Amino acid sequence: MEKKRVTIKDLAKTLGVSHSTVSRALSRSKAHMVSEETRRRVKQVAEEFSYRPNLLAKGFATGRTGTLGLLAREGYQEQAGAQIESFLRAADDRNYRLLVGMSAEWDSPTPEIDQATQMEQFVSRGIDGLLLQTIGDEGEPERIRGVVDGRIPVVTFNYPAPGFPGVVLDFTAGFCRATEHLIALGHERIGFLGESWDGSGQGAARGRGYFNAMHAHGLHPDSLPVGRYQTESGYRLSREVKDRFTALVCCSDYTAIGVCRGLDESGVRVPEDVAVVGSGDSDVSAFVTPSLTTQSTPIRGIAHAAMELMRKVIDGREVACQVVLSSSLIVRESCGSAIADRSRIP
Amino acid sequence: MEKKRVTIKDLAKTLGVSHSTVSRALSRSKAHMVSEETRRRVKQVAEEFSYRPNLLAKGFATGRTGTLGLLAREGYQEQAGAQIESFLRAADDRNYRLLVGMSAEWDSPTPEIDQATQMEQFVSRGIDGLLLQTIGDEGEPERIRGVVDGRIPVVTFNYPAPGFPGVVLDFTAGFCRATEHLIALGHERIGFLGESWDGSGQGAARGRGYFNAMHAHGLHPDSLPVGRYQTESGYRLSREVKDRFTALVCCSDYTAIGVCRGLDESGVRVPEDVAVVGSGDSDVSAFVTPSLTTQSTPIRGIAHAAMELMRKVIDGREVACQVVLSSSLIVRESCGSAIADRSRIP
DNA sequence: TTCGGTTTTGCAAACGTGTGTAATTTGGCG
DNA sequence: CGCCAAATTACACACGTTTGCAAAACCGAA
Repeated sequence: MEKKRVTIKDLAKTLGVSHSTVSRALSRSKAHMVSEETRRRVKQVAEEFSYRPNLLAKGFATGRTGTLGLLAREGYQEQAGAQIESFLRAADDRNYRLLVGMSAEWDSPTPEIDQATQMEQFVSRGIDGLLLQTIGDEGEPERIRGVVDGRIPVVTFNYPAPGFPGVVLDFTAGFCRATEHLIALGHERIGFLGESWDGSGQGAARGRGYFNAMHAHGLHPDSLPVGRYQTESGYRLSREVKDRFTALVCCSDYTAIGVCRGLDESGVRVPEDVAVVGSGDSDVSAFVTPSLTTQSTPIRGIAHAAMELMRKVIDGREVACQVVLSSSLIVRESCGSAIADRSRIP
Repeated sequence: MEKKRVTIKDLAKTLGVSHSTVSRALSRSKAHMVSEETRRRVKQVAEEFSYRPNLLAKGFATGRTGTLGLLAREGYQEQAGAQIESFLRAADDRNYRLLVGMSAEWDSPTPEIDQATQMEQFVSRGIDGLLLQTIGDEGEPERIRGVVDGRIPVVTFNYPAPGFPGVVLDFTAGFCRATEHLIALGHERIGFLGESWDGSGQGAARGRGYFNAMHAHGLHPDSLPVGRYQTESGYRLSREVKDRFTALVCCSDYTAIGVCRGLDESGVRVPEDVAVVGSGDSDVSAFVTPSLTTQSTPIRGIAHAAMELMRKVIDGREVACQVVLSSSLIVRESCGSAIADRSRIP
């Protein structure tokens, strides 16, 4: 049953030429030309036999596979899926295939080990480059170096990894701006729903933005810890908000939506009693009631920039630079600002 | 710079044995044993040199790569990302890596061609099996057969493809139940927001469920066409709903959320003036106001079932069966039922 | 015709691993 | 010690493609 696939040798046999000629005819190699005449014949027969090259063998022979590895982290943002989607499109534009993996985070006590394992898998499978959503821990750069060892280009995103080119979103600035927006509206008891800002390493960039803004205005920072960035966690935390805060900065839109719902059920009005800002500019954020003030996180922009970087690195035109993307604040109803933008995203 | 990776030949040389012995020592092949003693020595040296097998070469030699192809469709449901995520986890559990592709839909006039191209890419790259989100058009089974040609196992999901094992969600039954729920509540002018139900082939299964229910109760079916299943499309359509319907069946939660928002802005109350049901049980559906009556679509269940099927097919224990998963109706506030469930998903 | 140069083609090795077959070692027993 | 079977190992080829090098074919000019 298992019919064998057609190989260049099969073509060569029916054409009465050597398989290397066929190979050269199909891949326009500069070094040794092939006459236009034979190229035509080869192509015709290849078409006839509906020949498909064995890319596995090709990759094995040349050392390049046309495949990139994308190693994303799970559960960090609920948009993990959307992010993968963006990368798929960006890679496809450059005619790359994507080998995708997700390193477990929340159900693994040791995300670093998981990350290292997956990276080795990828490298063994012969990827041409690695798109890595970084964890941001202390030993990460060294860990990457250990696995990759300068053999394949790496482009990071999420957190910068010193020594590697990467794309980062300036969450600190974004959350600082969001917090200052609330301060400008007269709020003083502003709470943060997210990771603690005093985490070691690069973690908790969001929190630091909040903290910096509060600190700069002489206000007391206070936070409630969120687990996964999901709707339910925000809902659960809403009962602790009531008399403690007049405004909330949430680590994600979904957390914000959960909080709003919880507050609504407790008879607390948003934005009249408590103002809320989210983050992520998710698809629904403009359409919930109240519509969410939020920061745009240009997921597609990240993917695009990362692929652009990858291309440069592969071409050897770049070594280790950080592309910093910034988010913009989208003011809607949930923070009660007079300048709320009621227009929809096109 | 480009240091060469350690190969079994390197190990063989330092051990003073042949590379085939090393190969057998590392992969416990049944046929020719290797003495416990040498196996120990080989493993130790391999560890010392931190040897990593070249999986590309391995796959090339054995014909099996430990990689599955996942070909998803873009934009069909906004949950495409979440679906990919589910498949990644399911595959990881079975120790498979995933080569992921997305066949363009909404910006390509010919999704079939795109699908075929991507499938060929995957097959050429030596995947062990293909997880295919089907389009559901007439020629699809033949097209799949043409590319795959019985060489690798295929498991479909989304729409059944005759001749191939697959997982389908019984949307027709689900939407029928949802519609009947509204009918039971006394509604008669019930509209459908989604694809037309009289599409050829397997398309528009959702619509057919709606249509069947209406038809069975002697009511007149009427629909508004939705493009991508996104929030904005629902919002846009809301202005056409006002005096036309007292209840709406929406093809997705996001469409429903958009509609609700649009109606709210027009002063139409949900559920008092218009009842709305969504589909998908998305993360936010329980937390928007009003919370959405919706149908669960077990994305993780689909991924799990598909991987389970794939395993069976690879083992040769299954040929062409359809696993039908059904959705359940989750009644919340947006349809105004008395039995609305206000409890949250754990 | 012969020569030199250019274009085109064939040969063979290489990539890293698996595996069938033959060769070697081992071990037990007469 | 010698012999046979079993256990272990080595040799060599296969997988499909690319690619350096050498051989062949071609072409124009002397």
